[in-house]
Amino acid sequence: MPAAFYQKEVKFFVAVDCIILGFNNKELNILLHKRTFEPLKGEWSLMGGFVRPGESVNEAASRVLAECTGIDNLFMEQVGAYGDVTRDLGERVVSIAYYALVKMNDFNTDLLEQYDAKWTKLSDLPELIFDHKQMIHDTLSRLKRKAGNRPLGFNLLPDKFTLPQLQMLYEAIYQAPLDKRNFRKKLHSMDILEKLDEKDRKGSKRGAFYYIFNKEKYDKLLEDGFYFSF
Amino acid sequence: MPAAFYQKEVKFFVAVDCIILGFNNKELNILLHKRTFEPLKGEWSLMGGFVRPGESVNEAASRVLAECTGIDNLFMEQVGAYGDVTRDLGERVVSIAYYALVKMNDFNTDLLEQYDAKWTKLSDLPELIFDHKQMIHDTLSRLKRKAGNRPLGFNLLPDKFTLPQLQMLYEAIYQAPLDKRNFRKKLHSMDILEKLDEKDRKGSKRGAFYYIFNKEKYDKLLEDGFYFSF
DNA sequence: CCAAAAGTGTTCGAACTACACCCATGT
DNA sequence: ACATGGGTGTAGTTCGAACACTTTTGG
Repeated sequence: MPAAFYQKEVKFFVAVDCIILGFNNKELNILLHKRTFEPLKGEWSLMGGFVRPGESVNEAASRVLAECTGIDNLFMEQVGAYGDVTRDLGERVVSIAYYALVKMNDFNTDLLEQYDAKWTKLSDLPELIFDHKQMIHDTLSRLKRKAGNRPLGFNLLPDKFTLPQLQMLYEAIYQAPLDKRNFRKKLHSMDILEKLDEKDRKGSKRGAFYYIFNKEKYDKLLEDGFYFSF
Repeated sequence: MPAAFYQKEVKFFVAVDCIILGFNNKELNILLHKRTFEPLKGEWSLMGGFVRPGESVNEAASRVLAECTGIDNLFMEQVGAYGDVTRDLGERVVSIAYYALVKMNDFNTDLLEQYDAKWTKLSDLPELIFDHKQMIHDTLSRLKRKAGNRPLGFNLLPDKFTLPQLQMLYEAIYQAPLDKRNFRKKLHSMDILEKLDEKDRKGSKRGAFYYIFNKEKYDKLLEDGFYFSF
């Protein structure tokens, strides 16, 4: 039992909300679910939960992510704290938003049902409770910026991916078309991908070669002052 | 009195910590003070305070900033939430860090004494309590990035400043020397400064012309798709 | 044989880097 | 007259933007 140093101060509920992003079919998707308790039970909401006494705020976010994706150690980053007095219609809650990037393929569909959760295209967002839309907006700004400086994108693709896929991903993130030749030129010059012999024939008759992201190479380049940039 | 929706959840203390930055004599400075209560009373600490029931987290940060600088509406931005279980040695406290940029000149020195506060060169930081050094580190990363995309720097200079001053500021932020001619070429091409007739003769015999930042011009350029960049 | 997507180089202009000398003035 | 910091332009290079045709193959 810790000493009661701050006796005269007031305490608040602290929650985490998770912006879980995936990529499929040329579009970014987000995992939403129907809220399971009052107020606004049944409304669309981000995945979230209250921080518990024994866990850090980061750990709370990891826990919520693991619970509703079935995957540990997802790529995850804090977006920020949301602390308006009346942001939660129930009681006062300060919420810390986190975003996570997941590979939509290796996804446990049982869990989706269990949580009444659904992947939704970002272009097709329903009304969301509280300030959840703001959180998503802030996340997308952040993602746009960071995806240009760090190889985050690979967290959204299967381990084996094709260059057309990768390009579509960046186009989805930036909400802008990219030039195919320039895109590939830049990638090749970075030399962080490994080409496989295998082809993906789902997308076209000709088929596109699979690539994998070579993290060792990337880390080595970083040490030499290389800077990833898109 | 709001309904008790979240009765079974646990509450936490929520605090704000402010990284108050100024610029003087070629260096970034930070406002630190000696903590006024236990635990670690008398140790060096960021300016901070607990969030109160009637105010948002942002408002708490504004309040703390106004209290210890005597200035309202400072430039201020959230850095992030710090939520490790044992980050505060007293009790469990989740803290939201904010940084603020102030003009060190128009500064109320009485308030400094009142709060036992002192401007400290960033190159000369003492030991700080809890995770405050981490907060400062995160702030400086953020400042490096944002100062290159937004005209934040002007918040750290007097309204009238000279180009050598401005360059020294950027050199302090980036911790790297800049080329004088390239720096000025870029500035002139952006066309967001206004040259005054007056000179500052403190820095040299010849004197350097004063400039002011023209916010109207800057805003107009933004509308036309202009992008500030250093 | 044709539709549909994959793959491949070059040219042009803009932006960044490096770099050295003269100017104004207080002492 | 000299020391000190303020002010100015050019040339070379790199980087990003624009752009069109050939290849493969399933139907």
